[in-house]
Amino acid sequence: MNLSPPEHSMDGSKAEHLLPCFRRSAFDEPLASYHSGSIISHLLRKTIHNKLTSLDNSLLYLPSANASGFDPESNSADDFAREEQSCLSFKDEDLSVSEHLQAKRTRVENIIRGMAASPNADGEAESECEAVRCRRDLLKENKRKQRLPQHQEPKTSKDEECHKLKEQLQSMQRLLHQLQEKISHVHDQNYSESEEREDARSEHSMEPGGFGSDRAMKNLKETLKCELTRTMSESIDTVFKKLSTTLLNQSSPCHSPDCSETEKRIPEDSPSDLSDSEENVNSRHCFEIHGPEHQTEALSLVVRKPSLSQAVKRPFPLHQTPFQMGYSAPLHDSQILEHLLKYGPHSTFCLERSSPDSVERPWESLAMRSKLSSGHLGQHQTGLVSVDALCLPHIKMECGDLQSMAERSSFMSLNISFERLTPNHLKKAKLMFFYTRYPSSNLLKNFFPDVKFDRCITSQLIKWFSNFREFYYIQMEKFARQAIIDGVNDVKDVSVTRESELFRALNMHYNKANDFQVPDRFLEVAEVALQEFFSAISLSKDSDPSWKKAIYKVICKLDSDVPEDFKSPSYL
DNA sequence: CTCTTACCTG
DNA sequence: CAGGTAAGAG
Repeated sequence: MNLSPPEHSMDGSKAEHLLPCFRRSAFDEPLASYHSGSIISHLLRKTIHNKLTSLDNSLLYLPSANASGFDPESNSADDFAREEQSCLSFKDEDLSVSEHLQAKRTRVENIIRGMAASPNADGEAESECEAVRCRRDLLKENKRKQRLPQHQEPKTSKDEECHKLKEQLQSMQRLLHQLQEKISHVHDQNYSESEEREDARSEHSMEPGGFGSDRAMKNLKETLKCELTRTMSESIDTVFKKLSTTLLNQSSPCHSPDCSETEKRIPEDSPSDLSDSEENVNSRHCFEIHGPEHQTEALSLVVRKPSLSQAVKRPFPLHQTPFQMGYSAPLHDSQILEHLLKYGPHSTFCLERSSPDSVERPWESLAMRSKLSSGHLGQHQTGLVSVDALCLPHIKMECGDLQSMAERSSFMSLNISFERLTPNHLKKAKLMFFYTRYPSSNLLKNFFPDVKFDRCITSQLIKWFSNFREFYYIQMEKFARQAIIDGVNDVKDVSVTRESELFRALNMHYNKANDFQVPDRFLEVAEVALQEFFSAISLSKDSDPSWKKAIYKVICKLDSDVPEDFKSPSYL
């Protein structure tokens, strides 16, 4: 591919020539009116807060692998972290129980102090946050201006803007580092705390009053909750601000012949100079575009459902501007988010990191990508990760951080699921099928309280059950015919037990892990269904094209209530 | 006419 | 399992 080597400097003039066609039409309009990620961060804020609140006791679970994945060396001098570390680094082995407790209490108090007085010690969390807020206001102001004749915006202002945004992001990253440090420590606290309680229990001597450390712990948790929530949402806000600013700053037309071949990259940051810091150079690999198709698919992000397949099947020539076809009306945040959630993080023109250079990437120290994204997270599908689905190359780096945040959120059992249906939902639906073959949409709503039901989600769920039934009846017919072939004459000889092959087939389909005790009722209904098929086929009713409908009518009356347990969002 | 659903396909 | 389609209900 014709990718510019990452070494190229990203000075302003150059940046302006990068991928003009991409820059234009694709995102300008929709994102110009996009409110800086407000919806995502809002949702996040809400969701995270809820989750945190409901997970009071397990919130701070953070396996030590996580903590060890954090490399303070790779980060620019994080005094706070170091200070904390030195303060907390002594080992417990030699301490007697009471010494141990005392020491721990001290540590907890230390942390609380550190957080309350916040970062004057280390530097700047507080003032940074203030700065972020200021920036936010300033940005709003600038965005208003830029929405008008954009090209008239003085370049220096843009540069400054970008530079400051850059700084903000770095600040947020530092904050996250710090936060993570704190959480890691708290986890250690909790961990040894529980160990200790185990010991204490065996010795039949719970610590009286606990030195008020329980209270301290609680306070700490609260503080951490707030901090985490705030930090994450601020980071996200920042990223989105940056995104929209960047897009606004890029307004050159798409008709340049350049866009077809040579320069298929877009500037990582806004088109301005951000000084050739190492980070700038290193992060460039994130912004490669592989071809026109990607852009076409990008459309799917913001145009409603039908456009996805359309766009994929009928890529537009680059010099045309297909992207605008859906933009007659301003898009709502919710539409975009909905699309993200629906099609998931990798549904669009996501660019793979194809960096050949093995230069370290500072922002990844936070992400702890290798550990988190491979092992522990596995199948986790957090809606938050869908931020990645934006797949706007120039925010890829930030996406990495967002993603890592999301990952760690799942890691911490926050399990942010947003509104889309996850594999767990599917699994749950399958188990529910053992009770109900024809669930009403109301029933579904009741039993999937963690799902935000809109038309798409509802029909998807209904579609699932429709598919379940399809498989179910296919099996019924198959085994009924088999019984007839096997010479069974009487309907009464047709039965379904847990040993039946029919049951095994069904169980394999709906309960693959076989970790669910299928209710007897399901067997009874299955038997009725099988007998219905048997009779109908025996009587040659199957010559009627709609012969199955009578059977469906019988079966749909045999639904039973789904146990209340299924209503729990965390079922499974 | 819109919305739902059964059926078919990949 | 999801997408597409066509028939049917309201």
